[in-house]
Amino acid sequence: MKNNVKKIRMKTSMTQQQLAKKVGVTRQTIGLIEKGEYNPTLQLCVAIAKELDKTLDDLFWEVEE
Amino acid sequence: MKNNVKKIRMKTSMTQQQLAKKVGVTRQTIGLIEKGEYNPTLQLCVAIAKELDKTLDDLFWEVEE
DNA sequence: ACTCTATGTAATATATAATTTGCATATGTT
DNA sequence: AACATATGCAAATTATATATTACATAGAGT
Repeated sequence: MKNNVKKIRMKTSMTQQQLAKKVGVTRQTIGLIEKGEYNPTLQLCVAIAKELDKTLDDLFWEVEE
Repeated sequence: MKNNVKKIRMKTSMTQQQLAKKVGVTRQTIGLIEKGEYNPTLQLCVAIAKELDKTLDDLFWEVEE
C-alpha cells in the first residue's frame, strides 16, 4: 500500500516518533506504513490524516508508484 | 467507525453478498462494517470504495453520527 | 572520537480483523 | 403453506495488524 504519509509528515518536520505518539502507535508501525509494507486499519489511517491535517484521500487514495 | 457504505451500496442495489464477493470478503464482514462495529483494513476500504465508484473520503471521512 | 537523535529492520508475542458455521427473522414468490 | 433470498447476530477459529525488544546505521553536535 503505497501512500503519502512520509512525504507529508516530513513537510511538517515531525519525526516518526512524534507522529506515532500522537496517534497512539509505536514508531515501528509508522515506519512500516510509510514503507508501504503495512495494511493499516481505518481508524489508524484517520488518526494519521487528522494529525497531519489531511484527509484519507490526500494520504491513501490512488497514490502512484 | 460510522460510514456511508450501506447507504451507497443500497443505491447501487447490490446485496451485501454481492459486494462481499467482489471485494473478496465474507458477507458477515460487510455487515459488520456497515453497522460501524468494525475497524476494517485500508486495503478493504479501498476495494469497497472502488467497487462502489466512490473514494475513501466519500465513504469513510468525517461521517456524521 | 563520542554522544544523541532519527530511522530501518528483524524475531517473537499479543490484540484484533476476518472467516466459518450455524441459526434467527423478515420479505417476496409460487 | 412452502421455499428462496437478504440480513442480523453469536461462538469458535484463523490470519494478520500492532507491540515489544533489540540491534543496526547515518547524520549532527560537542
